[in-house]
Formats: sequence, C-alpha cells, structure tokens
Amino acid sequence: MKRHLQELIATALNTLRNNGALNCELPENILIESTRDKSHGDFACNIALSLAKTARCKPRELADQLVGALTSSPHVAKVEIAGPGFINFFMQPAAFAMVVAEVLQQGDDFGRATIGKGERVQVEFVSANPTGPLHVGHGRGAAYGACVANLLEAASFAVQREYYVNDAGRQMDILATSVWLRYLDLCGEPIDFPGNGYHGDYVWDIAASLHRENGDAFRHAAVTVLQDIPADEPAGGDKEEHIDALIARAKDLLGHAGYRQVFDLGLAVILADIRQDLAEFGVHYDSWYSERELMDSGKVDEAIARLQAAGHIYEQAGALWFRSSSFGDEKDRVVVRDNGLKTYFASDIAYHAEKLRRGFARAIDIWGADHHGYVPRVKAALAALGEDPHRLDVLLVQFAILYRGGERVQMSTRSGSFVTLRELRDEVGNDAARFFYVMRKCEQHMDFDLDLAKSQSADNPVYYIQYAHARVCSVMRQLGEKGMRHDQDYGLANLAQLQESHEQELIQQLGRYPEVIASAALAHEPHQLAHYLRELAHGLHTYYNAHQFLVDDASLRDARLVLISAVRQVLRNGLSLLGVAAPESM
RNA sequence: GCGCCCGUAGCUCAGUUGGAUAGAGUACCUGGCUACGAACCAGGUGGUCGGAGGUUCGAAUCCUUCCGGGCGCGCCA
Repeated sequence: MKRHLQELIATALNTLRNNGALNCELPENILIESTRDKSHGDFACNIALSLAKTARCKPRELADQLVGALTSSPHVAKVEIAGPGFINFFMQPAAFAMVVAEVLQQGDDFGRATIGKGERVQVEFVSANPTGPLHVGHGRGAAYGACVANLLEAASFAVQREYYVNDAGRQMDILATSVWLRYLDLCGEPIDFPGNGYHGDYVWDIAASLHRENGDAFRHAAVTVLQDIPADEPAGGDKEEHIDALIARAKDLLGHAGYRQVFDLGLAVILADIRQDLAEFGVHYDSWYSERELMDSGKVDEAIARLQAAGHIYEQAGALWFRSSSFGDEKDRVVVRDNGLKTYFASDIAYHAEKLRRGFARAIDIWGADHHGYVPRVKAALAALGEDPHRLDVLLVQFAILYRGGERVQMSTRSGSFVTLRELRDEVGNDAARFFYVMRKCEQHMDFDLDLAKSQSADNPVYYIQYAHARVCSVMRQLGEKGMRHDQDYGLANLAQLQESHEQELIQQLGRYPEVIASAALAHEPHQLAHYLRELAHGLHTYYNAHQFLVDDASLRDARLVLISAVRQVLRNGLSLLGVAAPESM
C-alpha cells in the first residue's frame, strides 16, 4: 500500500520536473507514514515539506502542484493538503480488505519478509560461563537473543544460533577446585571454604555425585591440602593468592587425569543444566562452540601469530601486548601473560576471527552491558587481522535490576545469592517471563519487581494478548454449538460488509504486521512486535465488546468470522516469534 | 577523572532516518455481564518530555553545556 503511494508521488514529481515546474534533485526515499489521527487520512506524505527548501518554494504551493499532478488510483478515495503542507491520502476501504485474504492464504507464513535475502547471520547469545545455573540476568539475554534470531529468520536471513561455551580458563578452575573441596568435606576432611569459591548448593550436589561414583579416590588429608597455602582474606591474606594456590594444589595432588575428571564432571553437570533450562524456556541453539576445543585446535596461537606477523604485537614486562590503541581502543591489551597463560581476550580474538571465517556475512553478539568496554578491543583485533569490524554487531543488554519487598536484590554467582532463571520460570511461567523480558528496548534498564511478577502475574500484558487469541477460538467453538456453519470463501466475498470503524481499524492493523516484522528485525527490537501485538489484541477486544459476531445474517457473519480468524492468525504468528504460546483456551 | 547507556504522567514504559493536539499499561474515579469468555470494554483525572542555550518552517528526537542515576575502566573471566 505504501509502495503504491510512493510510486504515485514519484510519478507526479517526474511530471512536475518534466514540466519545468520543479528544478531540483529528486529525493531517493519518499516517506509515507501511517497517520496517528484518522482525520488526517490513512497515510501522510511530508515530501512537500522536506523538498521545499531545495526547490525554493513554499511547502503548501509545492503540495498543491504535486496533488494536481497525481494520477488517479483505484485505491485512493481522496487526497487532501493539510497543515504546513502534508499530503494526506484517504484510501478506499476495499484496498485494505485485500489483506484479510492474504493472511488466511499465507497462514503461518504471513508477515515473512524477503529483505534478508538468505544472507547468513550468526546470533550468539547468553554464553554464560558454565560455573553455575543461569540467573535472571541471563534470562533477559536468552529471551532477547532468541527473539532477535526469530525475527531475522522471519525476515529471510539464514540464522545460526550459537552458545559460546567458556569451558577453559580460571573461573572453571575455581569451580573444579570448589567441587573438590566440598568433596573432601564429604569424605570427612573439612576445609574452610574459600571466600571467592563457588558457594552454591549445586556445588555440594556435584561433589556428592563425585563421591558416590568414585568413593575416596580423590581424597587427600586436609593438612596435606592446606600445607603452605596462603591465608584467605578474612585472616589478612590475599583472596586471589589463596584460591590460586588451592587450584595449583588440586592439580598437583590429583594429577592431570584426576583433576580433569573432577573438572569435567562439574562442567558436564552444569552445562547439561543450562541446556535443559534454556530448552524448557523455549530457547534453542544450532551450535555450542567450545573455547577449550578452540584452544586445543591451535586457532588461538594461530591468531596471535597472525597479529605478530602483521606487527601488532610487542613484548613488555614479560607479557605480549596487542597494540589495540592503533585501532581505536583506548589502550593496548595483554594477550599472553608473563606466566605464559593466554588471556580470555586472546581466545576471544581467535573466536571472533573464526566466526567471520565460518562464512557469516554478519555476526551479532548479545552481551551484558557490563561488558561494553570490551567492544572496542574485539573490533580492533578484527581490524588488525584484516577483517571488516562492521560485520560484527554487538548488542548490549542492560541488566535486570531485581527488587524484592522494595529492596534491591544483590546478586553474585560466587556467593550463590542469586535468583535463578528456573526459579523465575516456576514462579511466573515461561510465557510471562519471555514476554516481560522483551517488552522494552534492550538498552533500557529494567526494574524487575519479583513480588509484582510473582503475586500479580495476571497483570502481565501477555495474558491480554493470549486472551484475545483464546477468545477467537472460543467464538469458533460457539459457532458449532449454535448449529451455525462458517464458509470462509463466502466471508471473503463479503468483506465489503465490514463498514464499522472497529472493523476498518482492525483490517488496517493487520496490514501493518509485515512492516512491523521487517522493522523489528532490522532494528533488532522485539519490543516493537510486543507493542504491536498488544495493540492488535486491544483492537480485537474492543471489536468483541462492540459487535456480535455470530449474527443471523450469514454474509455478515462469515465476513466477521473471516476477519477475526485473520486476527487470530496474526496473533499466533507474532506470539510464536516472541516464544510465547497462543492458547486456544485459558 | 575518562568512556558507554539512561532521564517522558504517581509507578513501569512507547514515541516510526526531526512532523500535525506527546501516547499506552498500571494506579485512582465513574459506568457496562440474562451477550460469542468481565483475564474484557467505554469514559475521566494525571505532563515545565531532567535544567538551560543553540540549529529550522517545525525538536521528546540533532548539537553544546550543566544536573541526576546505572555500568565499565586488571598481566580477572
């Protein structure tokens, strides 16, 4: 519809220019907007305003000439000039009604856009360290990332959903050591637990499982374990030194194979838990990419070597530094520490370089906003490796700030004092959680009032939308109970009967859906879809209260049923992209 | 101190490459079930768009500068 109007305007502009009435460059884009106020017609065009300056004439006069040059269209009922020079289009009702048939014919495919053209895109999201269960902060990234991926897919991008598993590095060593210490406790070798070890109950569970399957195979006397270990912080020692010494002791006493067994058990249990949690949340992945495998494959060393060969690496104080400040970062970064260990950043350079090499035209990373300072250095590394850093798009998701009883909830993975995603799902349900998470822009801070979410979940807008869907289903059930029949083709043939303002409004809302999908996909903004669905549900509820659908007049009845069937289809399509169920009754 | 994000109704938030009288939900007030589901609808109260300048036909939107809040600035991950 908008494209049709754009063509009309473009033709008129050409006519004016050929007449000599207009001598300036023609704009590339002609903006046609849906109006907010129906007294301004159905669509408005501001071309006369934006062109007035370069054409050196008054906006209203230009609009006058334009309207005079417009060719007539069977879809346009009336054209008016209003305000400072807006051109307002009033459409023929029949022009909108076509969309109803399209919705029913295309079904689940209605709204799909072709703008992606099959381009390969990777969306990487959540990627939380497998050192504990997912918490509500990860939940937002999960819901948001899944919706962005769904939207891109609906816009005809070839999407791969990936979870980058950080199964190497110091945090995992701390987890393995935490498990071992709890295991020793279960063996009867109680040891003061380090302040910055992982305190969660799940560590006890893994330790118990280790003990059950292996007996005392990994047992060592507490005195042996603690010999010459620097004190933990409460005793005046250094926290990091203490835990690092314990990790070294664990590796030493257990040997490579033994340590690996403890390590892998912890990793396997937690990763399995994360996968199950996400699956239950309706979040599915195509790929789980292991950091450890990346390192073992030599790709990290290779990436460092490539940077070195290109002259972007230098040595200072025994460490290897990447000259990221030459590529827009605020300072240089260490890739290999003086103790020979590669930093997390080093493997991330290799990981991202590898991503682009894997054939994705674009890579989208979804990170917590606390990692925003990390973006310039990763892009710098890509640039230094000769890749185009613009192919990487990092979307930052602000953390959800939890409130309970009016107090802010402090969260820390290590102390174990966090609300898990699973707890949230159990309390408010998957549908409410998924919808709540994507209701607002990702860069918007989110106040998550747990008490409100838990005690008054019926206030969540998701039920409003689901209710609209269930209501249409209910009407269809009532149809049979009343001994009536519905003829879809007859309804489509009688759409002209739908003259009520509620009906015209609904039909126009249906027509907007494909635009909403395309816009939300390109902007990576699922909240656009969430808001649209709420408006569509409101249109349905309003219509429902104002008019009876199951009337005696078969032509009117079939027309109305065709309309609400189309609304149901669009609600279902939209909810599906958000990962929310469309129940037939509730 | 430097960098990024944010500031819109009492609260939670929208606001379409700058557009017409700034909108929803919630809360509060009023009204609507003998109806195809009241988890709904209709109406009302509620605003110096954080403050001040600037850019122009036009600014919540763009620029500058203050104020306020969040986050990040490690040879941690």
